[in-house]
Amino acid sequence: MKNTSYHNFFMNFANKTKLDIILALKEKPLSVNEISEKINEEQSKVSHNLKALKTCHILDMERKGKKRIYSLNKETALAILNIVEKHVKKNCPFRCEKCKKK
Amino acid sequence: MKNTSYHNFFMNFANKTKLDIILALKEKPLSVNEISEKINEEQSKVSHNLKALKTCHILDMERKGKKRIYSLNKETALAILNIVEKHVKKNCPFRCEKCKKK
DNA sequence: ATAATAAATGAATTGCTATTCATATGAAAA
DNA sequence: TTTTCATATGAATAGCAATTCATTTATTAT
Repeated sequence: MKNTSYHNFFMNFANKTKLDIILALKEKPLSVNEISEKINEEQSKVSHNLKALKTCHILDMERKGKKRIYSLNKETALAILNIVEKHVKKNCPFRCEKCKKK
Repeated sequence: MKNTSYHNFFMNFANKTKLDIILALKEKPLSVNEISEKINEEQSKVSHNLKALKTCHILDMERKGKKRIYSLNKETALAILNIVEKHVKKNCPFRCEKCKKK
């Protein structure tokens, strides 16, 4: 897969920082600094991760003065998250250790 | 995310070998060697990847003689794949280079 | 024009995931 | 009960992705 859109697409959900960003934007669009504060991560780290998310169209961006406001592509993101939640509820009722480890 | 079920869950779709396995099992259940031949990957590599997929309940396994038959959890896997296809069609109509690279 | 604020970028490095290779286990056939 | 077939497993390494840190770019206010 390496070098395909599938790989990049799923990496956006597999990485903690990226998923934190996605969850942070569920409620409403935010600027980079607002995201940074909300998820408690350094600005440049957030920016790098935003870029990947935006490249895959998981996020949209809109300039507003010197700020850049990022918003979630809910159609895709919420659909994906819903499936996982459903999957976990059905298949991992006890949150087994195996799942948590490796 | 590291150390959570979300991380592991999505890594199963982000990795080429694992996704190849998933796609190989869309049609029908297969033994390890059958998968190995179908996707043209070494047996131990396949086994390692099967383990991760099974741990996350993306696959089920059933013993049959000395063989082990793996089958796809279609409810989850197909749902996920459908969303991605839809997403790509809608957002990446030209399969832009950005998406393919990094 | 300059300073201040907001965010992006590049390069180096860290850290983790995936693969590889050798070996072990387990079931069935001879 | 030994061999063979099918698969799993462990440990070392290879190969990436993510983070960090310093710097740059862009916008607005003074």
